[in-house]
Formats: sequence, C-alpha cells, structure tokens
Amino acid sequence: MGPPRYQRRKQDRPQEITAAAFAAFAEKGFTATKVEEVARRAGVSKGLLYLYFKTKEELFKAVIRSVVAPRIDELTRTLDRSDLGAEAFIRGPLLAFMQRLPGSRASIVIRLMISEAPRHPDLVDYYWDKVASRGLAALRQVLERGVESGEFRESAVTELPQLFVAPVMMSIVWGTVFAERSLDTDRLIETQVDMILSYIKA
Amino acid sequence: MGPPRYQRRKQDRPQEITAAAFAAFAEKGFTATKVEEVARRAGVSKGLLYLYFKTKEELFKAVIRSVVAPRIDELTRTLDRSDLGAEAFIRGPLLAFMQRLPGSRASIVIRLMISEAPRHPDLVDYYWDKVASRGLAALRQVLERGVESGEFRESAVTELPQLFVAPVMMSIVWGTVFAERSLDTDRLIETQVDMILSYIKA
DNA sequence: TTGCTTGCTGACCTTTCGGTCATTAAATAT
DNA sequence: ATATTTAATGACCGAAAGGTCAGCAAGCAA
Repeated sequence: MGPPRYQRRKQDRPQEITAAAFAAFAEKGFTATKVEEVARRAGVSKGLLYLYFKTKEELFKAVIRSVVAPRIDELTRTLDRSDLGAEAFIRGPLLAFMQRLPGSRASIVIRLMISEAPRHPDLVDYYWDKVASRGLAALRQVLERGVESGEFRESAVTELPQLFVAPVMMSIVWGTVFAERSLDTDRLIETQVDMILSYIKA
Repeated sequence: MGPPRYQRRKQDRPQEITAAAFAAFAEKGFTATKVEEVARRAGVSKGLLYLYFKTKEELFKAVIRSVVAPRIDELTRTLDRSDLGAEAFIRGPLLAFMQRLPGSRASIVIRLMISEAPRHPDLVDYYWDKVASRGLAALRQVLERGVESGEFRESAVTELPQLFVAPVMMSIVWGTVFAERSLDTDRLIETQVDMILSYIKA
C-alpha cells in the first residue's frame, strides 16, 4: 500500500484555508474567485472547506478577521503603551503605521471591501465594528489628548480624524488602479501629517 | 391590430442601453448586474443588446467612456477661463468642484474602476489619459501659478497634487462602504483645502 | 398589394459555480 | 485485531446567468 492519501489535521486546516482564500481573493477579487480554486490552493477538497466554513461569505469574514483585526489591535496597543506626547506619537509610531498600510495585506482587504460592500451589508457591519470605528476612536483619542495637554488647539480636525486616513486611502486606491504609475506614498502621507500638525498646533 | 409591438430606432438604442447599464451598474456593481436587467431597464430584449454590444464587458467599457468623456474638460475649462488668483481659485471654483464629486455620477465610476481595474488594464489606460493625468496637471498648474505670482512658497505640495484628491477619494470610498454612517464630506474637503493653503501660503 | 431588408424578439442552449451528501479511510479506543 | 469515530473526498445537483439564433414584423420600395 502506498503513502496515505491525506492526513487529518483538524488544527491547521482553517488557517491554511484562510490563507489560501486571501491569496486567491487578492488576485481575482471575492466574486470572481471560485470556492474550488481556494480549496485547490489549500490542497484540500471543496467538501472539506464547507466543513469548516458554512458559506463563501463566512470564509470572507474569516479572511478579514485574520488580516485586519491584528493590525488594529496593534495600533491601539501601541497607543495604550506609549507615553509620548501627542505630536511625538503622531510623528513617530502613528506615521510609521500609516506608511506601512498601503503596501500591506490590509490594503487588499480594503479594496475587497470597496468592491463588495454594496452587496454584503453584514460584512460592512462587521468591518465597522471590528476595524473602522476602532481605528477612528484611536485617532480621536490621540487628538483629544493633545488638546487636553495644550499641545493642540481646538479645531475641525478633532472631529474629522478621517483627515489622517485620507492620504492612506488615496495611496491604496492609487496602487490598486494605477499600479505601475508610481506615486511616492510615503511622502504623501508624511506631508499630510506635517500639514495637519502645523494646522492644529497651539 | 393593436399598436406596434416595438419601434425600430437604430440611432437611439446604443445610448439608451448604456444609460440603462450605467444606472444598473451604479446600483449593483458590474458583476451583480444581469444583462437581462439592463435590457429590461432599456425597454429592450436581451438579444438586441447583444446586437449592439458583443459582450457584457464591452458594454461596461462603453458605460465608463460615456460617463467620463463629457466630464473631462469641465475642470480645465474653468481653469483656463478664470482670471482669479491662485488662492481665490482654489477656495472658489476648485473647492466647489471637489465638493460636488462625491455625490455625482462620477463617484460611481470611481468605485467601478477600483473594483474592476485589475482585470481591465485598457480601461485604466483610457481613464489615465482622459481624466486622471489631466486633472492632476490642472492642479499642478494652479499651484505653479501661485508660486510664480508669489502667493505660495515652494513646498512638497506642488509635486503632490494628490493631496487635493485625497479627501475627495476618502469621501467617495466612505459613501460607498459606509453609506448610512454619515460623514460631513463638505467639511472634510473644505478643512483639507484650508490646511493646504495655510501650509503653502508665502 | 407585394416583396424585401433588417431591427428586434424571446425561447433556448451551455457553462459555471455555490453548496450537498453518500462514501471512504485515517486515527483512536477497546 | 476489531470496532468506532470523524476528517476528508469528489461526484453530483440545481439555480443562475452569459450568450445564441430561428423566426417575426416594422418600415420601405416598387
């Protein structure tokens, strides 16, 4: 008798399938990716995939969870631990975090969200709860901290933390659409941070 | 005999079909829209649609072109005609133009571009030539004009007109993904313009 | 009225793909 | 060894949707 035709590895399967799904979605998008393709990449049968994930959409949620959630936790953890002043935090860890995003796997998830949001409202809710609202809350916290300490003046920016997100989003969209036409995203983001800071400094 | 069951209107059909397709794509996106649905909206049979457009993708490209083309020169025309100073132009016509975009039909095209760009390189080229590169050039022109006239100082912004686009893109993406969770896009864009101007004013 | 061209219809074909399930066999317990 | 459990397979199903085509009828010419 030859080698075993497969091994039972209940522990590892979900992770492996999620990783394969991410790779496939990244290349072709969610709708255009066939479940069978994901299974093939994971070295697994389609049936097994449905043993671990009830539907294709559940699989998508798992991908979001595995790719994006850790990033947000990372940001809030950094913020909680840091004892830097508001400006120093923004120019240091926050700027670095923002500059990393466009080249990271998270940017792919964002592209997928833009494409799929209209047809998957529950996915949007999930993303809002787990990612977007937390990120914005973190930004707001930094800004308020700066106002309290007297570093920053009161301004519209405090209520519009999306101003920090804008150049990141721009970079991600640019990379998605105009992949080959280069844009210095690091510089774009740094300039925005610089502008915001001189605008709100007391 | 009753009224004729249809009229032959070879001249108008393509336009009517692309208009119907645009409306449908805007609501559901490209993949989720059925060709039959487009035909129904256009008051036409599916077969006729395939008489004028070889495939669903050809129809998609026709839609993009028909929406984008008329818009191309609006900004540059305004710019050429205007004799305002750089700051006045930015705070006036340019700001108004930027604020109109997120609620306009153009924003839907951008969403479609983000979703479909990876699989339609020729569409990206078209969009780059006809829209993106021209818009950026116009912005650059305004900035340079301001520097020459002494209104603005030299800064990174001159080489990064994408800083003007960023809040617009943010607003469009926000509207696409978080439609119901409100964001004051007018204020976001105005604040950005305000920030940029105080940053670059001589 | 008659005959011809062609815009137009809608039933139909074919393929794709998410999801199911009867069956197999790897691992574990007895 | 034998029985039991369950991870894993892959053939299959049914619905959906892109695309086709034989035929119909609107409009025109003679």
